[in-house]
Amino acid sequence: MNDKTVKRKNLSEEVASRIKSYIIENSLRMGDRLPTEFEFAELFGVSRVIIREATKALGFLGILNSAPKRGLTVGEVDMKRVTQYLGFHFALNDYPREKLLKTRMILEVGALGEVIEKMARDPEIYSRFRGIISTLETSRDADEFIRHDMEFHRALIEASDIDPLVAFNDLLDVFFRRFREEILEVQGDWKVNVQGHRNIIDALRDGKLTEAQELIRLHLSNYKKAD
Amino acid sequence: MNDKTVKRKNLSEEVASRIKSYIIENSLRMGDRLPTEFEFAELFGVSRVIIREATKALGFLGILNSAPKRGLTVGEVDMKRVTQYLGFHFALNDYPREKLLKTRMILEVGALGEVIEKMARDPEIYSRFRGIISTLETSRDADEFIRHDMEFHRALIEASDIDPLVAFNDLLDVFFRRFREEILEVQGDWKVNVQGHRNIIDALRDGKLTEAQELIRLHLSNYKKAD
DNA sequence: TTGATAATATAATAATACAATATGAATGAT
DNA sequence: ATCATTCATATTGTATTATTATATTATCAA
Repeated sequence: MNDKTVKRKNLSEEVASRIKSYIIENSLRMGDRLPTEFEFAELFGVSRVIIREATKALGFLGILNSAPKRGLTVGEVDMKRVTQYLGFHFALNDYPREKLLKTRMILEVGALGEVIEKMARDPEIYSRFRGIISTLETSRDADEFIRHDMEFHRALIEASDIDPLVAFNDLLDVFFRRFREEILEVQGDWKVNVQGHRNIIDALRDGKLTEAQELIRLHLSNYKKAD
Repeated sequence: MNDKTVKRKNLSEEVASRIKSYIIENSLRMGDRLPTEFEFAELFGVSRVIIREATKALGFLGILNSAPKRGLTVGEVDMKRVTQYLGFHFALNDYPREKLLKTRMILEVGALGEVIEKMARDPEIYSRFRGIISTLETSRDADEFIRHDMEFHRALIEASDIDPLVAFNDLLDVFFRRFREEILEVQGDWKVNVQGHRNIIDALRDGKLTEAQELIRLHLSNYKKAD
């Protein structure tokens, strides 16, 4: 983390950074104990209030937990926490959807190259996709359909086995949930796109990379409509 | 945000929730002013410390900003925040270099499609790249070379004008700096690759997308060696 | 008008005190 | 000896108060 060089406004952010560094440098894992608030205060030479502000902020992100007597412990870093907040964020400001869409296309199109290899070696992957698609078909309402659609796209990235991509994709999904909802409001008939999903994975199964990539592009460009 | 029903451990989380609600209910937009810390303290009937912990945490997430005299204001979406968090995530779970490399390839290869369009419309971009490459050539030592190499790759992504990609790329750069240093230790002659850069941007200028993509793949796969 | 300067509002930090609570040890009952 | 209970203690949680830093606004002089 090259956070040190960057200008930092206030102490608590600085401290939060240092606490993160502390975790990394001591290679603490989830559940491990950190120094107490008081010890941190002494270690960094700041008041306990500042330590609290920092730990609170980190706590919000799930980076650490705190409890009386137990003290501070390293939390589980998961995307859900952050996406929850981002979701709020994005409710306030609308980020240019076109850029998000392009980002997503790049990720998915890029992932396909890996997915196609993995699928060739492991037929199980194909049937997993079939499973998800069948849940798409049997969805009772739009909300359920959206959930399964998101699941499908996540599975696609996951199948590439490149976890940084998965993490990034999870973040983007926050935006896309909104898009999906908007789209469905407009186009009413939400089941229309099931075949599109099937075409993609069939192309992958048959080793037709460029075709699959083209299909994904087409599929994703549906989100463009609601302008 | 249906946060109200959920069990909440401590006051500051509760307060943070209420502040979020406040923003929504008054439909505040980015840059709008919130009550002062003191007013919030009175409004919610808690101490100012609690308000601070909450606002700090929200500030940390970019949901609001604070400055003396100006007070609290609603923040704007900042991809940097997101990636900062992701960066921590990556640091904790040390992803194998191979996956990071693949991620990077996907980003850059994907970005090229946009870059090529932008370049066709704006010749200035090409000469900017030429400038960076010439600094590569005149680098005096390995460290300087690395800096300019990173600059080149960043400029490549930046030229796509897709900021989420840029943010994500910056994040990966932390790791790649390490890679680069390792590589250079091994291969000694660090100026060897300048022509590779030139080929890439020339291909882009000539509108040869697939060729440029192939060149990038080749270029990046240099990092694979130091296994 | 312009530029500097002072006043003021507000966040930033600190010190301190006490309350609440989970943990683990000590105690006691069976 | 084993299990449950109690209790002391460490640590976070909350509150109060004071001081400092800083950005905005108002004032005044050139």
